[in-house]
Amino acid sequence: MIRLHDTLAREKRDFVPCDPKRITMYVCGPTVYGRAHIGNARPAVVFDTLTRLIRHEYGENSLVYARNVTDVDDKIIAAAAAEGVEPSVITERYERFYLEDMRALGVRDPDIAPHATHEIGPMIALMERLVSTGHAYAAEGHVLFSVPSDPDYGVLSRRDREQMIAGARVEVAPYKRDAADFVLWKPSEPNVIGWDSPWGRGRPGWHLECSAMIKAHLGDTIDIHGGGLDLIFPHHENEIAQSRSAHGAPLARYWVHNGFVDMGAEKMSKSLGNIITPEELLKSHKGETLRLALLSAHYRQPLPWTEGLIGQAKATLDGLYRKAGEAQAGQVDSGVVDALRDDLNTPLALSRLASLEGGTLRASAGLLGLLQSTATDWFQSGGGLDVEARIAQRAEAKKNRDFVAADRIRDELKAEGVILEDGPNGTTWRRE
RNA sequence: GGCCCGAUGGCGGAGUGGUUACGCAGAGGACUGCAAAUCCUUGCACGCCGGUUCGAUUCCGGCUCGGGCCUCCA
Repeated sequence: MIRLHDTLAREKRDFVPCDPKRITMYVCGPTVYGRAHIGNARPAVVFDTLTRLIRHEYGENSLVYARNVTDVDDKIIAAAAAEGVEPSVITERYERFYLEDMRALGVRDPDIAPHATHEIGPMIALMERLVSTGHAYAAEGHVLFSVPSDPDYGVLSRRDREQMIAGARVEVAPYKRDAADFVLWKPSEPNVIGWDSPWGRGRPGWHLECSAMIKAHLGDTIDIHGGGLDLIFPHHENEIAQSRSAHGAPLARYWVHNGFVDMGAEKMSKSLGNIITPEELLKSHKGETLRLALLSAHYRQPLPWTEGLIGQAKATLDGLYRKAGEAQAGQVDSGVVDALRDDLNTPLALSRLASLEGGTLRASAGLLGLLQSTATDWFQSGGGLDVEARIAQRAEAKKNRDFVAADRIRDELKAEGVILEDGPNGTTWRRE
């Protein structure tokens, strides 16, 4: 039995899927206007780990995992204008980069990757339904969701309408009937990307996309909806309002939110300008090291990102690879599974891993998406040195008790990032 | 201001009403030509003040500090 912390209930709940043969999970994916940073990678890695656990528990084909791509958005439009290219040039480029970065972190592609620009039909259908039932209205080319029409609005973020209005830091647009109403559809100028709709040519708002894509690909009610905790309000709150108002059913049965990656005391974010990207980190660290670093704290806790954290992850992985060796995946350790079942307790699972070895270790680490290469690849991949020849020279020197020459060879290789280790069965080597 | 979350050893980070995991780093030892790796041993913590209790790091209240959301945001 898996237990998950449900943001709606604010507590851990037993995970009981609606249909164990077709479990549905949706995670908010990237808006593709720039390079992802390591904080953006956290939900990708966390929910990838959850897919591995669910598939282990319920079967390889038990899960349909969707992660969307937001490929129409004002930031994309701005980026395209800045480069003088079509928005699709921007979105295709950064979606490619995103997938490359995530794959490097051992994140498997989702089963479905819906794109907002391909889902305009379902979005219009959703808006028509909301307008006809009085939950949305058209005004000056916009379509707006009527927050007062939804008595349950605010359940996820636990705030009421008055609070939202009192806390609002932006001026209320004059076409809104209520200050809390939010945009489903906005008009596009002739030179801006847009689609024809019953309310004129325009483009969708962010919140609408996810509701429409979930309905189109997964159904009225999904099992798990995930994302970063900054999405709780307004994004997920608005999704809930749209979908429940349109379909009369809850949008998701479990709401799962990950905490932030912090830089210093505050969260990493593009607007704060304190980001560090996988692209940059991958120049000097392996993706698997970064993945372990991301999994070293519980997913709901903040994770301070430091060089020390990466160094620890590397050292831990070195140790695990030594113990796994070249063994094939064997039986999964029940302690690791139990830790993951308990709201994806990856730090506890990692501590269990430290007591395993061989095939059990490899199989158990696989649940976390770790130890996916052989020990030889982990320790020796990269570079084009003929290390074996130098080891042979050094062995000859050692045989002649010429330790000065032997140590010189070892030091030279060390300078090139290769570490020699003399064991009972001869000398082995690895990269730093 | 409203809502929410956190505070554990040098660092990272679980967990528990009563011997406080585990990892990294450190110290000592074994091994080694010397190292490295490995193995053994080992020091180090539960923010503050009350309350409940035989007993609290764990439960309750208050406080302090830190963070997040309320605006795009993983």
